[in-house]
Amino acid sequence: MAGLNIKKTEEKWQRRWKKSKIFDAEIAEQKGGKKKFFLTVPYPYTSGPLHIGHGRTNTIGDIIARFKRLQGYNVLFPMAFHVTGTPILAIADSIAKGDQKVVARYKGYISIYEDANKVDEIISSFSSAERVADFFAERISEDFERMGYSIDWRRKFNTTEPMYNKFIEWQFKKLYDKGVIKKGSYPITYSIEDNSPVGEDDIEEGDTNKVTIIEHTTIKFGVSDDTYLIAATLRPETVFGVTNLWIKPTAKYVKVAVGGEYGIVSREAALKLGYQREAVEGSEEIEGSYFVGKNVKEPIEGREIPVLSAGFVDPDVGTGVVYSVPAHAPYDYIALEDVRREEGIEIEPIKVIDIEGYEMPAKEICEKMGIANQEDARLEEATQIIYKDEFYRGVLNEQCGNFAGIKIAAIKDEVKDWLKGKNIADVFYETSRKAVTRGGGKVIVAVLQDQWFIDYTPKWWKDLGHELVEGMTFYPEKYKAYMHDIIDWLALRPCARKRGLGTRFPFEKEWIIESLSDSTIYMALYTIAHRLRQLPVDCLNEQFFDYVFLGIGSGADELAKEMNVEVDVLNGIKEEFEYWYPNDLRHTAPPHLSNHLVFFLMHHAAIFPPTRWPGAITLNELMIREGQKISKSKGNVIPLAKVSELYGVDMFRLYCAINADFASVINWREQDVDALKKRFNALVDVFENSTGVDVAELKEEEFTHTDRWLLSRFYRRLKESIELFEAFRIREAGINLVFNLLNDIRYYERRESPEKRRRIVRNVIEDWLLILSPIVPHICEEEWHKLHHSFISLQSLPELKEAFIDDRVEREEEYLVSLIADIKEILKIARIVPTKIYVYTADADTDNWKWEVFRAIKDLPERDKIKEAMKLRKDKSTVDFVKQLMKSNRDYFELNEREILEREKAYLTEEFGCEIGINEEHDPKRKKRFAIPLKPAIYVEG
RNA sequence: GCGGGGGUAGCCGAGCAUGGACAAAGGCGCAGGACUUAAGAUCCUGUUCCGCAGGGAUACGAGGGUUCGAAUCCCUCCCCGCGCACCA
Repeated sequence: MAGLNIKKTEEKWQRRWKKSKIFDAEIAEQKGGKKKFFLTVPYPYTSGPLHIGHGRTNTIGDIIARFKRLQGYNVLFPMAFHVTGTPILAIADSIAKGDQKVVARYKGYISIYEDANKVDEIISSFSSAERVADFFAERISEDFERMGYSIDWRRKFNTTEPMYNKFIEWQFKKLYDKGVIKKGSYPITYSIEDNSPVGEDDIEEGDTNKVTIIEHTTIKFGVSDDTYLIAATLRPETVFGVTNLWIKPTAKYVKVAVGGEYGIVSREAALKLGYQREAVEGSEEIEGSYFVGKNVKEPIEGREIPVLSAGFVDPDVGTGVVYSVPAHAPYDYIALEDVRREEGIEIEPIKVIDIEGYEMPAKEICEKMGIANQEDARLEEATQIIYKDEFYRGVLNEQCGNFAGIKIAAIKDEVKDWLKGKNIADVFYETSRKAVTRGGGKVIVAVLQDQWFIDYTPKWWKDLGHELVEGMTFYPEKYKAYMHDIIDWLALRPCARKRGLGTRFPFEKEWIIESLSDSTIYMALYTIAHRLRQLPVDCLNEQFFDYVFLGIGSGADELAKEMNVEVDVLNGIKEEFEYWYPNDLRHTAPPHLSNHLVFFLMHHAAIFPPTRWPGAITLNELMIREGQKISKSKGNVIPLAKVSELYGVDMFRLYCAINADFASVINWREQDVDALKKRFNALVDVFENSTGVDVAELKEEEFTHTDRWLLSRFYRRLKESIELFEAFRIREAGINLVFNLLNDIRYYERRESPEKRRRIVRNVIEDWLLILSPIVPHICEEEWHKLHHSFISLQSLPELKEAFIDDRVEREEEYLVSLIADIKEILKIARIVPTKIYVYTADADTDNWKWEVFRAIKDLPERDKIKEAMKLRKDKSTVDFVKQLMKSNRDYFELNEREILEREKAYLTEEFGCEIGINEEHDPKRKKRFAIPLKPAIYVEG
C-alpha cells in the first residue's frame, strides 16, 4: 500500500472539494454551455442519525451524479432536510417529559458525534423539536460530506422554515384550484383510550399481523314502527334470502338513537357506532334473550321472520346482530340445524344465488367437510370457500328482483347502493381483527368527520398521471408497470393532521399539512432556494410562484414592483428554475413507490406542464446486514458517521456499487467486506505502482502481443463500462472496472512481469481513473493529482482509444489459454510427466480441408451442416469432424494457428518444462487426425 | 385478500428477457503448493461423480410439457421474503 493513508486521503479531498466549491452548480453560459442534469434523492428525515442502509441510496445517487459530470453534463445534485410530521415532535416531548428510554437512546445518538462531556448539555436542548431537527440536519450534512457526496449545499433548506411553508401553501392552492382538495369523512383505526388515531406502529403486533378496515353493511329489521334490530353483514346481496335473525341471548344490547329512529345493537357496537356516526345516543340496556322468539320485519318484502338464539354470534364483531341466510352461509345453516333439532323449528333456506356445482351451497359444503356443530373451527374455512366461489362464479337468481341474472362480483356494490338508497342499509366499519394498542387500549374504527384529503380519483388526473409515467424511464424497468397500477389504485389520501410539525393548511389553519403531502414537488424549490433566501419571505406569495414556476400572472415588471425587488432579480430566479427543471432523475428506494413517488408524479402531472415533468426514476433496494434487517431493535445499526473510520468511504462506495444490482437487497457482510477490501487494496497498489512511471518509456511500436492483449481488454472493458453506467447498471460496470480488470492485469503480469505491468498500466491509468472516479472518487482524485493539476471530479470523459480494441489479439490469447488447459487436462488424467509435447494444428498439410469445410458451414443451421460438408468432401471422416466441430462450439474466427504457436513456443516450453513440437511428422498414436480448427490435436510423450 | 418478487453447488451470489460455448461468473469457505524462521498478507492449483488422452454421467425447489437441445420457455405443486395508505 506504499503508506497511503486512506482516511487522510479522503479527508484531504473532501476538504479541497469544499474549499474550491466545485460542486456548486451554476447556470451554464448560454453559448456553448453544457447540457444540464438535475438529480435528486429523497431528503433525509432528521429525527436521528442515518445508518449505512440509508447510505446505499445516497451513494448510488452520488455515483450517478458524478458519472453524469464525467459525461459532460452540468450537474445539480442538491440536498435538504425533512422535518415535517409527528415523530420529531414526539421525541422532543418524550425528552421534555424525561422519558428515560428515549433520553438514553438520544444520548447514544449524540455521542456518535460529540464528546462525552457535551452530551448532557445537548440532550437538554432536545426538549425543543427544532433543536432536535437542527442538530441532526447539521450532523447528517457532515456525514454526507464525509461520504464524498458531490452536493451543492448552498441550496439546502428544511421543511419547516417559512420559505418552505410559502412554497407548500402555493402548491396546495394550485391543487385546490384543480378541485382535488376536499373535506369529508374518513374511516381510520382509532384508540378510544388514547382518544387518537393509531397507525400500524401503535398497534400490538401491528407490524406482523396487520389490522385493516373492513366495511360492513348494516341492515334494519323492524321491531316496531321506529325501532329496528340492526344486523351487520359482509354480504348485503344475500339479504333476499334472509330467513331469521341471530342474537346472542347472554349478550347486552343497547337501544341507540340514530337520527329520528332507534336501532338495537350490542353494547360494544353502540360504542363503536358513536365514533362512526353523528348523533348516536345510547339508552337502556337489554338482555339479548329478550328478543329471542320475537318476530321482526324483513325490510325488502316486509316478511315476518323470527329472531333466534345462536352461540356463534359475537357482540364485539359487527353489531352483535346477524341475519341468517342458511342457503349460503355455513354458520347459519349449521345453527339452524341445531335449532331444528333442539326446538323443532323448521325453517326452509331461501336460495338466492345460482352457482354451478351446488344445489344448496351451505348445506353441501358442511356435509362435504363433515361440519356438524357451531363450535367447529372449520366453519370459518367453509364460509371463505363459499364466499369466494359465489363471489366470482355465482349469479343472483329470480328471488332478487332487478338484480337477477348478474354475477355477484359485478352487482354487489349496486345492491349495496340500492339498499342504502331505500334507507334500509348503512355502513359500519370494523377492524379486520380484534386489536389493542401497545398500551393495551382497544382499537376500533372511527370516522373522522372533517378530514381534509386529496382526491386522486378524477379521471383527468389519472390520465395525466399515466401519460407522465409513460413518457418516463424507470430502472429497473418493471417498476413502470407497477407505477401504472398504483395510479389506478390511488384514491383518497388524508393530507392534513391536527398534530405535528409542518405547514399550516392554508384553508383551515388548525390543520397541518401531513408529511408525505408536503414532499411531492419540492425538487422545484432546489433550483431557486439559495436565491429565495435573499428575498423577504412575504414576497413569496402565490403570484410569485405562479410567475417563476408557471410563467403566469400579470408580468415581471408589475410583480417586481409589488415585491419591491429588481426585475432582474426576479427574472434571474425564473431563469434558474427554467434552466434546471425538470428533475431529470429521481433516485430512491422501492418502498417509496406506493406513497412518495406516486404523489411526486401525480402532483407534477397536476401542477406542472409536461415540459416540467420528471425524466426518470431509478430505484435501489434496501440494505440488510448479515442477512438481517437493519433496525435499532436488532441492535445491528452502523451509523453512517462511522463508515469512514470502520471501512473507508471508497470501500463502502465500492461495496454499494458492486455487491448487488439495484433490484436486489444488499447484504452487508463483514466477510464480504473483508474480501472486497483486499481487492480494493490491490487496486490501490496497482495505481500507486504505475503513477510514477515515466511516460517517455512508452513506445507504441514496441508493444508486444501481450501488451496489445491487455490494452485491448482494457479499452473493451472501459467501453462496456461506460455503456453499463449509462444504463444504470452500476454493479456490472464496477465489476468490470475493478474485478475483471484486476484479473486481466494479474494474468498479464504472470505472462510478462510486474515491471512491464507498471508500464502498461501507466499507459491506460488516466482513462481508468476517470471512469472509476464516480464510484471511488477519493482514491482516483489522489492518483489523478499525481499526474495532473486539476480535479478528476470535474473532468470529462476523453475520447476512448478504441483502436486498441483488437478481436484478433484477444482471440489469439484465448486460443492459447484453451490449448494450455487442454494439455493440463491430459497431463492430469494420463498422469504423465512429459518429456515432449506435440501439437498439431488442423491446417497441418493433409488436414487443410478442415478449415475449408469449417468456413463453408459456419453460418448454416446445425441440422444442415453435415449434409453441406458431405457435398464438399465425401468421406466418413468428414461426418466425424463436423460432429466434433459442433460439439466444441467454436465461433468461426480465422487465426494463423502455426504462427501463434511458433511465437508462444518459448512460453509453452516454460509453462510445461519440456520441449514443444509443432506440427512435426512424429505422430505414433495418430493423434493428428483429431485436430480441428482452433483446437489442435495433442500428443504427450512421457 | 390485492399487488409484486424469489427458490442456483458447503455458503453468499451472477445467469435466466434474446434456449445451445453452463459443471454453471465472482467471492467466501475448504484442501494442496509457492513465498516466509513463523504467522499474516499475496500468488498458483484444486474443490459433483467416473475416466491413465482433452471424454462421459448426474445436476440449477418438485413434477410434467414444448424442443434436436432448458437453470433459461409453458403448466401444476411445494416453500420463502416484501408493500398495501395517513406512516416517515
